[in-house]
Amino acid sequence: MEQSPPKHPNPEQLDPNDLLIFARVADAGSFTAAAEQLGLPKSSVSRRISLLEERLGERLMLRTTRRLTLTEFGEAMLEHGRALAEEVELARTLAESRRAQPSGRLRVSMPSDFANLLLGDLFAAFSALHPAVMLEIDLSPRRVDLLGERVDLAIRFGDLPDDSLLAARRLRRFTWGLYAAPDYLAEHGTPRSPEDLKQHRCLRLLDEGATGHWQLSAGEQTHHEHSPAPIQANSPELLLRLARAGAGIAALPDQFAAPQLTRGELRRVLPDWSLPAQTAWAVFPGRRLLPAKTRAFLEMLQAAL
Amino acid sequence: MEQSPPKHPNPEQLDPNDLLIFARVADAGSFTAAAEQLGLPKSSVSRRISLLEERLGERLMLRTTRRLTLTEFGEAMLEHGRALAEEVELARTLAESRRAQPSGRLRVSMPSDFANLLLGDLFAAFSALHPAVMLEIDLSPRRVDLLGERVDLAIRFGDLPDDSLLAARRLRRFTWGLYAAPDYLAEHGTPRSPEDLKQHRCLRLLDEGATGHWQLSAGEQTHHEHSPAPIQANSPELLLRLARAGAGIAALPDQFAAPQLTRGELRRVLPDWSLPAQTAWAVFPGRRLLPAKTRAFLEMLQAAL
DNA sequence: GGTGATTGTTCCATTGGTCGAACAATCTGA
DNA sequence: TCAGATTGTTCGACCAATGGAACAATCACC
Repeated sequence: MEQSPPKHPNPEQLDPNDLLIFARVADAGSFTAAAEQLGLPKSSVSRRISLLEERLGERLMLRTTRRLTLTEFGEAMLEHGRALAEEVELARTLAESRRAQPSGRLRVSMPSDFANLLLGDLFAAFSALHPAVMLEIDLSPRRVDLLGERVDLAIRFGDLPDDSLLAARRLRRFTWGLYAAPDYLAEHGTPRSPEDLKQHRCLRLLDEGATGHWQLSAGEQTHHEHSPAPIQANSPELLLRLARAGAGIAALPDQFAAPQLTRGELRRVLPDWSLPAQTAWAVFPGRRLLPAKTRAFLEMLQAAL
Repeated sequence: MEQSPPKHPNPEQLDPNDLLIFARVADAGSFTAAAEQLGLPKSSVSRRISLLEERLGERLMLRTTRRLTLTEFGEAMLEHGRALAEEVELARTLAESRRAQPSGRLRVSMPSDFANLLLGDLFAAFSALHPAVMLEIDLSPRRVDLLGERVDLAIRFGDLPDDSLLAARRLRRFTWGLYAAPDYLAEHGTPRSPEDLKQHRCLRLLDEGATGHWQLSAGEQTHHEHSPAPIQANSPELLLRLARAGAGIAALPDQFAAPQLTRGELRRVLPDWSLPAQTAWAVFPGRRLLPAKTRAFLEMLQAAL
């Protein structure tokens, strides 16, 4: 396609940097002054301008050692140089303001139980602290595609498919215990050992990786409770409500049940026994250079848990 | 003043080139495609983008090996990148159009006689050929300061003060002869030798470097004619008119008198004798990278003489 | 499900641009 | 008129940015 090299020196590709340097020289009125402002040796400035003129094919300024006079061409080019400098400055400002104060849209995704039971106030607090951030909360239970749906941060439990493109930070470890309402226990009796659970109505979590049974452990001892459950649901929150209503014994994260425990609406059953702990992770795309908004939210999240 | 190095990586100075590369990548939707369009190895593109993100302090795009997704920040920055690319393109176009077709303001300075007697049509022809050029003609007799007054081209005679900032090109050699009207010669007689000039009315040029006499030469012979002149003027054109009106014998450039010679309004006096030839120079600021407009005018000038 | 093609990233030898000093030209002040 | 100060340019040693190949990861197609 390119059968002949250009006859004249070269239109080539002109370096926007050179235009910026030229604008600085023209505005400063001197190579030396411009070099100081730019933090460059004057030799570089001189070479750059000469090269730029070569590229453009016409002189930009006539230089005596004492005075600079812009060519008519130089005047026209100066306008572009200045516009360019302004545009770069705008970009720089954008980056800086972002770094200083979180801003933009922040999409977070997490299980609805998690949000409802633990982060009630956090969203409001975050929004008040960072008014420039538009907060979008997605409580859909499915594991959203972080990259595809532009989600900035998601909270996930248990196993992490170690995606090389995702980074994760551990939020906290959730311990699980068995809970029931005092009325239920008064009616059906309080279990003394795991074997007693067979006599009870078990409310079981229906989850993706659900094993279909309870794996209880106390110290070295382990017990697998396989008795069929009359009610199964995929929402810890619903199980919590059912247990509180006296529907049976539910396995719940201790943190979820804490308020009801305090108010006496629930009691810990078989307090020496617990289910395998799960770790809650904050997952976000990109290992480094996290946006300020994400960083801020993450910090608040860790402080809250 | 700068007591502490910036805590975060570095706002430093961001390279506009990187923004251009980023815009190209974002628009192309792939590093490889962008690299091809830019004529760069993809490794450079990758490194450049990474560095830019480092500088900006936030990621611009999330890259799986198969798909690129712009960050919200990236979207915002892309606008600036595009604006920048457009501005650079504008500058490039300006330079190219200038190189292709002369344009802008062209100031030329020359003696009025020269313009009136020799370049009558040239100005009109040039203007017609290059409509984008605004022609400014300065006929002031003084030697204008080319750089100070933004004059693109001047025509000067004889000695050139070799200014290192000015370049000159020889236009043509002007030979001088003595001329008088037939009527005058009929009345006062035709000189046969230089000595006869003493009996005649000599019309002498009043110039800066004027010697106050005529230095005539024919082959090896030389004659200095010091006889006082009844009329002196600093305009060859006026001397020409005076000679034509029968006021006396004038020394004129042969080229100036050619039309009147043809029409029989003037006759060459002492045709074997002539005055020292002068060279006409075109002088212009800047040795290299002449504007296209100047180059075009210069070529037309040389063709006309 | 496996294999080949294609993506973006990393590595390191090489080169092109940079830095600082010396230089020539010019203006300023005594 | 002359010397000192300041301008932009030139020159050479050096360093950093570049370019090509190898790499790991992913998708598409059979």
